[in-house]
Amino acid sequence: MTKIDDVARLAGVSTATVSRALRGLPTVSAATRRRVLAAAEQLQYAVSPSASRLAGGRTGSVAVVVPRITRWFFGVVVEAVEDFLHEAGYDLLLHNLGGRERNRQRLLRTAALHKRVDAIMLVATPLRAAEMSALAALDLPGVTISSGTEVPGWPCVRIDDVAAARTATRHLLELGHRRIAHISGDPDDELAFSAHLDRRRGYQEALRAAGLRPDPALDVESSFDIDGGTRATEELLRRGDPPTAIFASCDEMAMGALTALREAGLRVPQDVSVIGIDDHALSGVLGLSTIAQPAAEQGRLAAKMLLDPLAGRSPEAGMSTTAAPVILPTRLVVRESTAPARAH
Amino acid sequence: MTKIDDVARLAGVSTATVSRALRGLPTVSAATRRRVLAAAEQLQYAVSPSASRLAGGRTGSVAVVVPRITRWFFGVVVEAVEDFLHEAGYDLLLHNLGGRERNRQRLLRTAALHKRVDAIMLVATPLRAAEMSALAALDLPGVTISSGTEVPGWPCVRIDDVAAARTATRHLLELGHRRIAHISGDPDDELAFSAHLDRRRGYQEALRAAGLRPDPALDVESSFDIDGGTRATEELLRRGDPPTAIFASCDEMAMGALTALREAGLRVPQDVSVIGIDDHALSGVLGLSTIAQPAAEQGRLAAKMLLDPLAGRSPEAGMSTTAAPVILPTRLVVRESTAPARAH
DNA sequence: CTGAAAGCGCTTACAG
DNA sequence: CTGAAAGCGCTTACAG
Repeated sequence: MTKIDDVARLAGVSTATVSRALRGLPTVSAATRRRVLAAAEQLQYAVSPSASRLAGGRTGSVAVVVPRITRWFFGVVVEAVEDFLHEAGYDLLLHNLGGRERNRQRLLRTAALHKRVDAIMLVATPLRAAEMSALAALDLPGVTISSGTEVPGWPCVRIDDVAAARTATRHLLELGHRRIAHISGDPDDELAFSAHLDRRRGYQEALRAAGLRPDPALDVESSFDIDGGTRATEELLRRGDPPTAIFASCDEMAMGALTALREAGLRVPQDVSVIGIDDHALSGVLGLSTIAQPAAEQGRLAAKMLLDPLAGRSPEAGMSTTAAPVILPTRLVVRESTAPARAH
Repeated sequence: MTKIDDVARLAGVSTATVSRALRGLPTVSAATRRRVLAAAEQLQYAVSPSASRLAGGRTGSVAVVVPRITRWFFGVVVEAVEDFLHEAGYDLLLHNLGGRERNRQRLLRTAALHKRVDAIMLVATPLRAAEMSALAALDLPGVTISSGTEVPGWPCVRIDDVAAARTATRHLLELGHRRIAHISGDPDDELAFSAHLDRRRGYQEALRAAGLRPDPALDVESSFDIDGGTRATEELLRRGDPPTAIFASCDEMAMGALTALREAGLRVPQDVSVIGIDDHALSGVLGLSTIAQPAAEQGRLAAKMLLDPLAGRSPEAGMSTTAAPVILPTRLVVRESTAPARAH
């Protein structure tokens, strides 16, 4: 392996100068820089990351923590973040909690992050007090995506979950529905993030605004995925007097609902309307009405907000670290799964 | 930050002994080890990865390269691999090619992997000659998942794509179908992996075994995703005299086919049967018949085959590096998207 | 089983 | 704009 001394010798300069030239520092004359680059090129030199990290203190890596990479939102976010990070020359260390408590513990109670990364991105990962202080002890910059997962001093990118849920529910109300159920993820779940709670709030607000009283019998919690949607809907149907519409906290739950309704012999949307939140890649295929949220854009923006300060760039106006969360817009997408309520 | 000298001083031993004790090397007396661990615990000591890497030469990291983390198969594989790697104390550097040529180049033509990882996992990423030699120059152990992406000297985990396609096609034949179309990914696509070709071969073999001649008009290529399935099916329908059944190279393409058929006013399975390969998480929701492949198991097994040698463990019997690929089983899952062909 | 010392390959003040 | 030297915090022969 060729190292920096080899390049220095060939270029006829010191290793300090090689280091500076290769990193593009301004304190190197054009001629010297040219010679160094030529020598490095000729020797196929590549800096040793370990040595550079030890000496320089920067790792050039970012940890990205997601609950489940297999779920639509997290996959899309990670894809956007990965692209942005690599474009900027950073490595991405992936941490997928996978719904396992031990994974959370491993992440924050062991040295999984200690001196391994320059910054942390937490996606929909709410922290307990002990975890929060472990994180604070790391003393790293970071950013969060999704509501209810804020970390003091870190910027946050998200949508307005309350508004999204309100819009979804209002869509059903405008179609004439009155018995509107809500299915969502279990807040006791280790992976719970309070987007659930916000979405429930939006649902209830919309009902009240229409003069309806939220009915606990029409509000079922399960896991925040396809199976959870199926189970929640089955439970809903077991309770008798089924709703004429279901607002699911996310598209994956809505998809589970579609399955359960079909199994129960109920037609969508003739018997029951269904709407979710996300605009999952398969929502179009399923004809699922939904509230679209910009997943890739949230990832890209969060990555930018994370790296700009590291690069010495000051955050853009409106993106200040201490400011309120950056809220990205959502929009109603009406497909075939929602239709007017039938007259009684 | 507390460092190894602090621990050494507190424990009353040399830094060499601290290093040995903390890494669990056998050449440390029980009593000494106990004292060192207690000191480390008391000081909240965590080793500096950069220093350890520079001095020891091991990075404790593995690069995992996938075409698109947002596609079902790759998400599931990465989840399984991530779990295995972290369990074993390794970090996972994610590289998502995202269908971009520049990302491929960045990965292998720059020093993106140079001295950053101890091993590489390539998932469905076929290499060009230049890329292959860049990879060889890295001189790292590795493993591949999926056929057609073999790297000399690296073990490979995959399914038998030819057999899977044969089973899918035979299922349609047994239902009485004769005009069976095939839709698949474009092999000129930068992300192409020859699983496509194997699957086409299995399709053609099954047709021939049934006395049928593969009809080029019934074989359409597009991109290996939902949209590609839609476009390929639209093209199929434009060609007139539509097939009575479609075998899609993967479930995501099959889902695209479902969309295109619905738009065209064709019912599934009454007018057209559809089958894919994967058993995607949403195939059940869509009632899609498919050939299930064990994605998580392929990831887990490949990770194990990668790490066992690094840990000094000899690969298990039948998992030798130079041996033939490890082939995992697939199985036919019949749902509602396939039905007997109607009599003419 | 343990320690003193060299060395891993860079970057960073400091001095000029 | 450039260089000599120290130092980043470990691990690894080597010797005992």
